[in-house]
Amino acid sequence: MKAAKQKRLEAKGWKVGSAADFLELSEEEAAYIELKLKLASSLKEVRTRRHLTQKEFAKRIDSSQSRVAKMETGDRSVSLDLLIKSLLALGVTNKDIGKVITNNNQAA
Amino acid sequence: MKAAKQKRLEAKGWKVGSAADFLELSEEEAAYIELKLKLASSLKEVRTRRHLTQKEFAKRIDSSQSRVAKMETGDRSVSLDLLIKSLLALGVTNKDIGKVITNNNQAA
DNA sequence: TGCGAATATGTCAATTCTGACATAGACTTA
DNA sequence: TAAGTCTATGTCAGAATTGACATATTCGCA
Repeated sequence: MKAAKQKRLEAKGWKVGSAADFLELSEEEAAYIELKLKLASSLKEVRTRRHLTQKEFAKRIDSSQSRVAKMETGDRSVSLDLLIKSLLALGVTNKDIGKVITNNNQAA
Repeated sequence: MKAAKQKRLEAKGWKVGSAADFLELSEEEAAYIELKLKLASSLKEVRTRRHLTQKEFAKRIDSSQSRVAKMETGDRSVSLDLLIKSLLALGVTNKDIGKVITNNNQAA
């Protein structure tokens, strides 16, 4: 596991104190976190591309600015369900979501 | 929306009484349900390919047979989170999950 | 620098999800 | 038919997620 990847995983709620701590993550946990972060950054990218503030977007999906912020940072308290429903609300298709998950990099 | 697709959506908790009822689903809701059903059938396929019963698989992921059954039928009460974590537990990679979501058909 | 807009963080009550249990149904085999 | 195995369905207490609010931090710009 590379340092670059570790850095990407240091999102809110997933911060790690050391490489040793980090390595305690199972393959499965790491994959889950990676997936969440991919969707999170994708959401942020699509939202900004639409020229929407978090507040504006929150209103559109009947949520709050703070929750949108948590979504985009991949906070522990947000589910994949919420992330995916939010992407769908922005008009992103299942196909595109699949691509986001499949790609090793990121972006929608 | 084709009849074949409607039939696929008639999973537990999402049954529809008529085409009219069905059409009340927004694009967004339909996409969400489709996505869930893709993951659900994929899970069932991978599990059976591994020659595991629902009970055996449930034990492996610290869950119960009944919840696994609900996962595989795309029950309302199961989240995408649980479906995806379950797939990861079976060794399915993020890349494969992305493919499942992207494909118009199904299977992992 | 300072100000306002945007984003991030912490908390919590209400809603939703989860594992577990009971039980029903489907299927096979004796 | 009966019994055994597997899967499906209904229910519920406990756990996790959610929107909302307060507040902090960051960012852009005059």
